Amino acid sequence: MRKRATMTDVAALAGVSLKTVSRVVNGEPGVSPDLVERVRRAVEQLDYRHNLAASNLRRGVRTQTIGVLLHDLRNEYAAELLRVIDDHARPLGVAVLASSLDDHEDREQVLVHDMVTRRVDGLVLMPASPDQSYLLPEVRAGLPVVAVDRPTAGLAVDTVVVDNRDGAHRATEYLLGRGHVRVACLTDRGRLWTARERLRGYLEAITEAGLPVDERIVVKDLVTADEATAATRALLDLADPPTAVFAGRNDLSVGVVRALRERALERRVAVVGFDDFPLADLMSPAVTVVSQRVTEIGATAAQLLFARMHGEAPTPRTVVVPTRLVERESGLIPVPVTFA
Amino acid sequence: MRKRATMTDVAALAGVSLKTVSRVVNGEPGVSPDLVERVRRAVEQLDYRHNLAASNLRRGVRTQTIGVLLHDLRNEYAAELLRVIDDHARPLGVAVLASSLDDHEDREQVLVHDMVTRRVDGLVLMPASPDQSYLLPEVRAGLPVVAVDRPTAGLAVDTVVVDNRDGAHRATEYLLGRGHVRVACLTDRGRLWTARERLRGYLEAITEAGLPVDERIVVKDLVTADEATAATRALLDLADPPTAVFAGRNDLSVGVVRALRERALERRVAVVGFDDFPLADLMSPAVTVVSQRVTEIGATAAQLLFARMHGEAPTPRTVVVPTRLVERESGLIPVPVTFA
DNA sequence: CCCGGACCAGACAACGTTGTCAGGCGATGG
DNA sequence: CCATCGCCTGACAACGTTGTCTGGTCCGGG
Repeated sequence: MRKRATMTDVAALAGVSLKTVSRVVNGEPGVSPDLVERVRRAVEQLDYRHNLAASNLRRGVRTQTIGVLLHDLRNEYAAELLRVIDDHARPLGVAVLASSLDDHEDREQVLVHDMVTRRVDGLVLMPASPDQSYLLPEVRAGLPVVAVDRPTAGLAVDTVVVDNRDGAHRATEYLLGRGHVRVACLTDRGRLWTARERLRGYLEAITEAGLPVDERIVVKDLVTADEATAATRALLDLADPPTAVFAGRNDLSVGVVRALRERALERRVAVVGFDDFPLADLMSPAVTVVSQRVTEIGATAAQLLFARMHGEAPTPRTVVVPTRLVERESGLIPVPVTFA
Repeated sequence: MRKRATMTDVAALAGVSLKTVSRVVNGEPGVSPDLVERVRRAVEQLDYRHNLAASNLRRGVRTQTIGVLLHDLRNEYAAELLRVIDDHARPLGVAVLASSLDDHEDREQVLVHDMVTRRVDGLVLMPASPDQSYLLPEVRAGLPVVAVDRPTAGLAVDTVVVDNRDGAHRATEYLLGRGHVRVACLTDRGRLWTARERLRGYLEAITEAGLPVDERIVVKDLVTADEATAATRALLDLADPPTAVFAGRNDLSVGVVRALRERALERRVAVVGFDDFPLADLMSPAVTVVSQRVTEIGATAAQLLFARMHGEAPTPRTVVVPTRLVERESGLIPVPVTFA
């Protein structure tokens, strides 16, 4: 396990100066063919590999690296975002440092700090904490930042989100339009912007329909699919259970379906979920969802980021990517006729 | 967009020497309290951030970064691996550079080269090309490499795989044991080791059962779920269609189920898939699979890698993580009685 | 009063690379 | 035959940091 050869080693072996090696390695013109050849051979012989860090340091150039900090890389939504961003970065010679925040406030600050320490050229962040003003010095120092999925607070940066309120509104309206009057709502932690917006969309739709809001069928702060399953069981145990459920996140939808299955009610209670998920169309009944165009979100985030990294510095922009209501079977389940 | 402050700037503002700033920043002892305070204030005022690259360069220490190159980060299996590896790396102060190879041979070499250029301290690789001997110089130069999912060829490194042959053998045997005599097999590209091994397991089981191998129901080189769907349609169109299917990868299983659904045969044809997938248990019928313990694979890979990064240099080890046959409904579907 | 030691601060070189500039050499033209 | 030019090549400094080593100050003890 020897140390890696440096340009100095190559120069010594080739019998040329350090600088000549540098020129050959960087493909600069003005080196005579036989010297090029000698250097090439020495490089080969020593297995010399260019050191990007040292090169970037001297050049005063950026690191050709961006950071991508998302909620959970194992989650389908985050994984897709990462993949798309990487696909945009690679052709530009930019590598991606990725990590998961688990919506943990401290982790956000720690990891962002680590990224800054590594002098990433840009950052894609799914904000986990309620305040990003700690980023102000970095942004002022020229760090391009793009927020995805949720906006930042306390600091304006480029942002790519969907209209969560509108999507939830439409989902709820869809169920109400099919005759349901008892529509339950399950959402994520209230400190998350997306959860709050989706809840708002639901409440607006209910209110606009002239229906009362029944707090017993509005369940908040659900983190895992299992919690959604448990919550659904409780809903079904009510004296007047809901006839339809709006699930505010893809794994919550899964949790709901699981609970309905347990009681063989999956064709008796209507479900519309927020976020599509793989195989939603293959379940029986297939699950109706409000779908986010994840690929488009990722591509947009990448474009905004690279534009800024390439020197464009407009005032922060917010892009709202439209959602689509994907009609499948679970949303079509009617209100049971066996009713008082 | 000013340039970031350096230690020199901080030193100037604090009225101390560069080295004193270095000491304070690194928490070294032996600086008088009031100087520490002055430096702290200057750091604050200038938003100074430590430059890890420069620090590492000088220290001759590694970059505190590892590379993770997998097939496709959006794939559930790869995403989970990445997540687990990151969870192991973070507490050690190590960041993860991740990218997708798409099983593209050139991309493997290009991306590995890029990682070397960035002087990663270690590499987790899902080999995409048939020969990794190009890695020899890097390994000799002390780069720890761990192969996951598939072994390397032309170069021995630490490896974490499952017994694909055995898993496929058991899956096939399971179907044969339930009376099926026409069991189809769908597999990935033959140049992939996993695909070859799984095919081998299938063929062995068929042969051991004294059955003939019918090439018409052994379909190879399937890359996408759609291709599996098309292949399944063709199988069903045969004069003597299979009564059971062994699908050699998780999205191929999905493709098979989709085709069966189209013809309302999902409860008439048995299915066992290789690799579990989310919601496999929620489909109807729930899909029986050979499951890999992905978390364990990732954790093992991380452990092997970090052991080597910390100086252990035993001869390359191969860890075979066991698979489990997860019995669900689709594997229990019996041979139709309406039979000649 | 002076010496020794403890303690603290800074000068300098070096990590591996590249930009700048000066110099050597052969060829060309007057 | 010499001045000039162009083409190569290399010496040197610098990127931002840290290890080493030197030197200064202050204190207590002899």
